[in-house]
Amino acid sequence: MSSTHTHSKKSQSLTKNQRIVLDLLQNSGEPLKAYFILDSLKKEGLNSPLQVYRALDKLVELGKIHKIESINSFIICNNSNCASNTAFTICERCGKVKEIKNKNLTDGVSDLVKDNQLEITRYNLEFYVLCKSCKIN
Amino acid sequence: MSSTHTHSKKSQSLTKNQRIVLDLLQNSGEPLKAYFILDSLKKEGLNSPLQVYRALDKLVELGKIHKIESINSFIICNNSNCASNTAFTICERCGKVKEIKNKNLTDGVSDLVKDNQLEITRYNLEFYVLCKSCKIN
DNA sequence: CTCTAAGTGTTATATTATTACATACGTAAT
DNA sequence: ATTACGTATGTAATAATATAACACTTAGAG
Repeated sequence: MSSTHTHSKKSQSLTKNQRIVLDLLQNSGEPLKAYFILDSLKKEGLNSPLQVYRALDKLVELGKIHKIESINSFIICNNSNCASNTAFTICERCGKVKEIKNKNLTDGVSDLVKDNQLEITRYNLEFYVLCKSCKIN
Repeated sequence: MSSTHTHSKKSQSLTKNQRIVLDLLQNSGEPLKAYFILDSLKKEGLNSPLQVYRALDKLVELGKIHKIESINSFIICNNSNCASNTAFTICERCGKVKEIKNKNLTDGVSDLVKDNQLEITRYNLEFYVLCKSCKIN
């Protein structure tokens, strides 16, 4: 590798707190709450809510995770770092959350936004559903 | 007025607490926070958070108001009681919130939902924007 | 090396929301 | 009219979520 480019190294490397919070969310795959994260990472050295919230804020800013507002929870981004726009389904019965990757839907929303001349900087879409397993039972 | 129909009277009349909370939101037009509502209605006899939250819950259920999840606030519905589906713009700079009444947009979302076979019971769409006055300044 | 922006650790506190329990009210059936 | 039942009320306590303030440290650019 060339060593001539020194820029943007920082943007690639997370700090320790950011790393362990991200790893936890990655391994979980589910939405987690801040205080659950805190409890889970006590053994890794996290002691205060603020440490968690600071890491979460940064990760949201980087687009590596999303906040699901209606349940005060955070989930790993499975769309390769989409910082600005998010869309989820949330099961009304079991609470299970999925990030919507359906390109038709997100493209469609983008089109609608354009057509209606809404000057959107970002959006958060929360669709409440009855998930497959809950529908059966 | 005829007195022959006794049904569904209850569904039309709100209780006192529900009434005063709804009136406040109606007169304000802006999103208000639960504890602000509590403070504002102390003189009307509201003493505890629970009284406010119970009224708010009921009004949301009736579709008379909406909760804007990302700012923990409640706003009067200006779409004639749409209990299930909501769409807002939120200014990232000044925080101003508007309920989107644009029929094209909401119809479009409905179509997208159908096209993608998402079984949605309701949805909440929060679009972050830079509002006109903030864009100028 | 030094400066600076960003991150850390910690304590305290603010904000948002719910649990639990006893009481009252409204309406429909007896 | 009385009972029964679902809904609402009032109140105190507490849980859950999030931020402020401050002193200190670290990493990277110049």
